[in-house]
Amino acid sequence: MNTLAYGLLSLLSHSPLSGYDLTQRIQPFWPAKHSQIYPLLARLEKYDMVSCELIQQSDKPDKKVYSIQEKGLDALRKWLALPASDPVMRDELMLKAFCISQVEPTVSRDLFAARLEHYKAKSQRLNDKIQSVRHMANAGEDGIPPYDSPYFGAYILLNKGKLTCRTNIEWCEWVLSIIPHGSGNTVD
Amino acid sequence: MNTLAYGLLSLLSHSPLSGYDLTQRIQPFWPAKHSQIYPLLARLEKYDMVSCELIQQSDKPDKKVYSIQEKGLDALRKWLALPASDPVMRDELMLKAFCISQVEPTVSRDLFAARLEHYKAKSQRLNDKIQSVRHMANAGEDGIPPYDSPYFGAYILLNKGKLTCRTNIEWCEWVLSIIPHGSGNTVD
DNA sequence: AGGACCATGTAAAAGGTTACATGATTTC
DNA sequence: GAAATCATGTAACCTTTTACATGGTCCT
Repeated sequence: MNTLAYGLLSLLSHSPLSGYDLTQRIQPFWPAKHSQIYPLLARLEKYDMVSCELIQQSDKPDKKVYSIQEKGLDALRKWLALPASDPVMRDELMLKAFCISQVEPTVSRDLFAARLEHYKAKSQRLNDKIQSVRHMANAGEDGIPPYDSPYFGAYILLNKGKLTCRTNIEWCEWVLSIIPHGSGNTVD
Repeated sequence: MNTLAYGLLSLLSHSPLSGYDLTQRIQPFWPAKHSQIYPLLARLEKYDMVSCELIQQSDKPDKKVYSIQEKGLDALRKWLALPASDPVMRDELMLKAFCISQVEPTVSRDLFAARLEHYKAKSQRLNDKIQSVRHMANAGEDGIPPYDSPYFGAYILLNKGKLTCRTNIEWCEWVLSIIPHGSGNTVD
């Protein structure tokens, strides 16, 4: 049982999902390809953590829908009580930023401009998602869903996403503002 | 040449370092163990990206100090001009947050309290580092080192760290403030 | 005496990505 | 007719972690 396995159980604790759906939905939290998900689901089924039902579809290909079982929920709750290991972030731009003085300002501007666009697009997608969650969750006046509703988790995660995006946008804009303009022949 | 290799070249573009030092310093940007670094350095040397000098020490074990070579600098500059791939973040707490309603508020409070402490400690370490960089860099009145100084990169990265820490601290405190208090028997 | 830090390496196992494989339906 | 989406799976490869291996110095 690795972290990805618990990640799948986490998603399945809200509702049954197919391997295809799980692959899409786990991306924001724990990126993984379908080639990793499908075999893992088979293993989770073997250990009775999840059950599997074949759903026949006429318009789309048939699919296997997985549901979490008692054993899976027990494992999930035990894992939840354990301290979360430190987050791991791997970002090429951090490495490039470190030796930014090796290249002309034009080159580094492109790097940060691209990243700024990346976060702006992400921010837009997040706002859309926040709107749709507000619809579904029976949130109070403060907009906060009750703790024991499955939307509480989604709500705090969406907020984290928003804060993180905003911080990164601010940082990129600040960096762009202090990179010197002009022809900028720093090398040679 | 993978990203870790370029990461090592990035660090070596500032100053020559031993494998041991490189292992320590790359952690904030691209976590890697020494078992990955040492063989990579040997490979970089084989391809003339870096050169290696054995430094004998009396108080401490002897060490190998690596310096970047022309070929390494060329490779580094070519890589810098390429767009940076998207950052990858893997955080167990995000997965746990998703199914937070599965456990009592006491359990989830511990999770977020621990993460809050993690970021507070990180914030403290960052402040110390920022102080020491300010000393070394011949920064202007605004505190910003010149673009072509090697401290420019360190400066913007330290600032990113500070912003990220602050955002995460705020988020953890906010989550703790909306997790209900009391005995909290949400699950029977 | 025990633990932390310095210092370098290899081997095995686990985790993750890319490529191979197939095939239907829908949208432009 | 081409591309995107839905849907599942395996194989090969690369990356990362954990464990094995060694040994000196410094501090308590």
